[in-house]
Amino acid sequence: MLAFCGTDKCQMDANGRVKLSPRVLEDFARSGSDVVLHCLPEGAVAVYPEKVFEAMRHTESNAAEQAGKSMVYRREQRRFGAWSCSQRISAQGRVTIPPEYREFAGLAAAGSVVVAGVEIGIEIWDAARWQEEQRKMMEHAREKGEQEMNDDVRGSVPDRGGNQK
Amino acid sequence: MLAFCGTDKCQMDANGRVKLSPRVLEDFARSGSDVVLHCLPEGAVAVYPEKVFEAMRHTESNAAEQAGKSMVYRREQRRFGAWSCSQRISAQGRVTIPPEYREFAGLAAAGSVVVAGVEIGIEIWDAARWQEEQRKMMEHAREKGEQEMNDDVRGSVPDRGGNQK
DNA sequence: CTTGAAAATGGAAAAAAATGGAATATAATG
DNA sequence: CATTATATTCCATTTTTTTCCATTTTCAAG
Repeated sequence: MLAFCGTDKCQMDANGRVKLSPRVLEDFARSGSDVVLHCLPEGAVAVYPEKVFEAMRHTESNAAEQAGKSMVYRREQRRFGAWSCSQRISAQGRVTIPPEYREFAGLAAAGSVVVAGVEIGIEIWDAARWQEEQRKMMEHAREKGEQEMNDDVRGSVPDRGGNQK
Repeated sequence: MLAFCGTDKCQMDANGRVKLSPRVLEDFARSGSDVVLHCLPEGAVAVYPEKVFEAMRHTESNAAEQAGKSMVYRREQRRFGAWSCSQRISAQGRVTIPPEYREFAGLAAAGSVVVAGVEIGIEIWDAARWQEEQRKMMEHAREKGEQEMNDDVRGSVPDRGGNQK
């Protein structure tokens, strides 16, 4: 059975709580209901199982020393620190999006949101932004495909997987 | 559970006292409530557990010898020395920002401030400055992402993992 | 020294917000 | 059409935040 796939339209209540669909809840139940909310630069809120997030951001042991020396390093810590937080999925199957995160992702209070599965977790999108993102994704894939076709004609990419038999 | 993460909007009273959120207080309780306030070049006040600050500073054992030789080193010591001070979080969960630090960070007396988690501690920001910093961080991440997308279309990135940097 | 004023500190009460849970409505299924 | 499952709304409770006040400390002048 595929984990964290498909898209749902859910309602977010006035307090920023999103009730997740049973299918998603099942996936989270399998990986432990401790999750991490993280704001992506794309403008959406991702929800990952804690283990997944840890794997994503293996923090270094000498973090303090690095932070004392480097502004770039501090910015990285700041982006991940400020825009990530732990949470547990409630007994009612809800996650609460903090007000700052809601604003970041352009999620209107008490509105409809899109919950999209991303294989390792889910993402919560504003409907309009999701549509735009979808367009970008598909366009990118198409462009890449065109490029690949052209390369194939010219024979400049001998091993792209499955082009020759 | 992640330590020192998330962002809060807090109120600073007329005496420069900031009440920290329960989540942040819990993180500090875990690391001892002795903290160090430090003004960052970015224009904000950082609050680190004392141990973290020590790890940040006590990297060199021959500080005195270095100071005798290098002006750069002395300036570094001066910056950290003059703009760092110890404090203990009060029983009510408050930290008091000294007037000079407030001025440095552009924190208006009795105004709203942003408390941002940075993984190893927290930072206290003026709201406007925080917004600007946030814009910088996200803009940077987005630009990097765009570059990555373009490379991907051209097929110049055969390996998805760790190709950049 | 002693006294008074100003500021800093600690604490508590009131107000606001978040949380948990249940009841009701809606949709899907057989 | 009946039944089950899912989604939505609402309300009571708890938690958190804010505001205010009393006490202590500090500093300066008499």
